[in-house]
Amino acid sequence: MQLSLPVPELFSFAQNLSYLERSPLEILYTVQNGKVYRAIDAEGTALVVEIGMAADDSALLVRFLGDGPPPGAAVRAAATRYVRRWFDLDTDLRPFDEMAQKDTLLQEPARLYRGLRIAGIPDLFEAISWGILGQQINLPFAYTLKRRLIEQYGRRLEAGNQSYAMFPTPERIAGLSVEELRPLQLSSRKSEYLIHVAQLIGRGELSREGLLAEGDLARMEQALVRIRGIGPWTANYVLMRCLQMPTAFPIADVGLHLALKQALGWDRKPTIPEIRELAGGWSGWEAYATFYMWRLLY
DNA sequence: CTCCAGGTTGCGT
DNA sequence: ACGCAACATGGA
Repeated sequence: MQLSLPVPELFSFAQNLSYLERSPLEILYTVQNGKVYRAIDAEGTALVVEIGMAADDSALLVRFLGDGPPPGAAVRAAATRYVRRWFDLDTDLRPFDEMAQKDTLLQEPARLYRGLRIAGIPDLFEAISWGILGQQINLPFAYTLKRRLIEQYGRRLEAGNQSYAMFPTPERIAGLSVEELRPLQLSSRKSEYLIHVAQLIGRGELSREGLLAEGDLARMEQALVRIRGIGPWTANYVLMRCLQMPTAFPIADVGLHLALKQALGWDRKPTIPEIRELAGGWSGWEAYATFYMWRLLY
């Protein structure tokens, strides 16, 4: 069973693979021989997908691994949606490319990473959790926390002699107490945040669809920021990585500040007002601009 | 030892 | 509205 998903212009599978391979600490997917593997949840069915590139570079080829029966139409459709969001296949990047070539800060990364897509985190709970875990600590430690959370509370899926990790479901985390998460070395606060978000999602009070129904970015951000543990940074991070909002802009992000400092050759990080000024031309593409700037560092 | 990491909260002016 | 300590841990 193999699906073929045609890719848009300005899509580079090599660039996306290179991004996915950048951290050896990541355990939710693996890259081998030019293909990506991960377990996903498709309409309640867990399955492992293998994603590669067609020989003529025209389409992503998605295969379902495992010993079970071939997935039905609904599951295939859900898996397709997942892959489309993961690789952001539905964005026309040409306007960004045009803008970036004329932008002092972006022209270098736009050339280096041409065809790179914002790596989506299609699952809302995973996206918010990753945002919360990453708050205020260095990235390697954030990965350590994520790994512990996954090993302790996520399920594993076997396929083709391999074992694939899955991020814990909100239902699993919703029933935990702070005392159970603390030993993973999460702060009490972060433990509370995760459990609360898990409960909201588990009860259906928070969902990707519900957020999208808010209409515009400002309202989606408001809805997210009302949740304890989600501030402007996390809200915009989630809007960018999970909801594919091109104008999401985590402007207070330290990584962005460091990337700008480096690109500008300054001996200090730019201030927020300075960043607003520098990002004046990014209008409509703040998320992609941020992602490309990050790529300079990570 | 101090400062900073993909921040946010809650309390104090 | 704005400032600031606290939060947990690791690395420079």
